[in-house]
Amino acid sequence: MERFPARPSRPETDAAAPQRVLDAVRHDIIFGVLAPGSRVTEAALAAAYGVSRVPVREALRALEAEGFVESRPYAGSTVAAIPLDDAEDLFAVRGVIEARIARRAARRAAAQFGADAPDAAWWSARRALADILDDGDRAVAADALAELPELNIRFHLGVAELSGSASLAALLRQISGKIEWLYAADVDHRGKQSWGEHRLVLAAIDGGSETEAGRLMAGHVESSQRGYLERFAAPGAASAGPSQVTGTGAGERG
Amino acid sequence: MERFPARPSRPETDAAAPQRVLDAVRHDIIFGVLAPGSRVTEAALAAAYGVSRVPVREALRALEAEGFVESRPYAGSTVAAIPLDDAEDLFAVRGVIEARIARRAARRAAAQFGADAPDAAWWSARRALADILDDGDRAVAADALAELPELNIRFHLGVAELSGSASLAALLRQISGKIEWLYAADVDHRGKQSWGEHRLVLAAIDGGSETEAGRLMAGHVESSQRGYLERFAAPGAASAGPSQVTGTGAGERG
DNA sequence: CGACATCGGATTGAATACAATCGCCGGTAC
DNA sequence: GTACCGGCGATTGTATTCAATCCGATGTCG
Repeated sequence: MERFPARPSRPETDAAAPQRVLDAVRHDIIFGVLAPGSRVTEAALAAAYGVSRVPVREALRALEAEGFVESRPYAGSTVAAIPLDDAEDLFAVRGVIEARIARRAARRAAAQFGADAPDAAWWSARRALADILDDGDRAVAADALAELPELNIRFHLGVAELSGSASLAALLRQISGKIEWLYAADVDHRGKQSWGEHRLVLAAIDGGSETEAGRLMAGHVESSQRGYLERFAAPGAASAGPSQVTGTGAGERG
Repeated sequence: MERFPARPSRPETDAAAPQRVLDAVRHDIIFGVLAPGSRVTEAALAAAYGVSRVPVREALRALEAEGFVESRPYAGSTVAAIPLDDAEDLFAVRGVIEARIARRAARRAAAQFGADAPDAAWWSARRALADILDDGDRAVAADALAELPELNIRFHLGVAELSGSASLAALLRQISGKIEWLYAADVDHRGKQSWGEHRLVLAAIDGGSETEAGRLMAGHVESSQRGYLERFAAPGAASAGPSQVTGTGAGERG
């Protein structure tokens, strides 16, 4: 029966190999399995994941673009330092991105609930968010806080998908890794409270109120930032006021 | 004299080949040599730049991460569409990044001018900025506006270097390509006026005033955005007020 | 005449092989 | 004892080769 050419759903040449290596190595960096400063050799990764050096190279290059490793020609790659000094900047930029995402998501939600023909992709993303919230609640109840960083990122990226803005989603994805890095370092301190705020944000989005969704999301990011700075006592910066997220409003000196 | 093994200053294995291909292809996309929707094959690029497909692959993957091409497994890469619909989001995020960069640059400038031991790297970057400004003025005087997009990006990345924040510089670099894409589409409309604002921003940075530098830079980005929206009549969004850059402040409805 | 299954060229993805470079260790001269 | 220099192992960077997949042309059947 050559009519059905036995197309295997899992091809032998795994086109997703670079992505798998990328995710795995990034995970190991975020959770401290690979300490900052560690040397990361292509051959070791290739052996560890059962692939050739070619996909490993692509993954390392992507990690370099994301700021997780630093590479020099012929000198190899090393794990970068945790961006503690840049935490304030990262939170500020993230605040703007996420607030805009929340506003757009609320707008699209209002359109969805009012429309006759439902958007299948939208509803799928919305349902995934509900599952993520439930998983996170279970993890909080079971004190399995180690699961929260990944769920946190998945929640925020899920909202970005809901917003329908590819550019905002891409921007968030580009800094989400570092956010997760910081989040993992603070999860035992503020993880539970922070997770509880997610449900409020999603409710506002479902309610279709752009302003409310944007404000709640901005507040969520701000409280994360505040808790983080409390914890790690950021050196240079004065304490950030409520509007400091923008970086343009409040002045420190003339 | 085998003591000196005839080390050629230009090694045969060019470690910078991927970067060169990346820059060249990105340039061609930004300036319309490669139209959106065009197919980009690895073999063609490899032949055009005299390298193998391996560095071309890495460059294409980087371009995909930057949002200039879209790739699907075994289906190749095509030039992405100009992100017109996302221009407002890009400008908003850029505004926050650049304002923070300007504030940090001003702080560091004040420290530099007051310090005894000058930082060679800082002064090198500062001198490069002066040259960029002069080149841009010459281009404006000669009506060679086609040179402005690249000079514009180099100016803003130069300020980022001056700021000393690697994270902010990386974030700006990640969206600078799309900014340049939009800039190139608008350069004949606002290029001259926009360029003139750069000198004011740099003067404020040299003056060491964080607030002033941040405000001027934010205004510079906002006027770019406003001019751009005037030109292309962005469809969905209401006109952005002065503080709309943040995305959190002004509300559209309750 | 139109629609569909099938086949072939073209292109991508990964593995392997080879050349070039860097860091380190030992030797040597001072 | 110390500083410098030459060689060697380890690692990166690229080219080449082969397998897997997708898109368009072609033939055939209804």
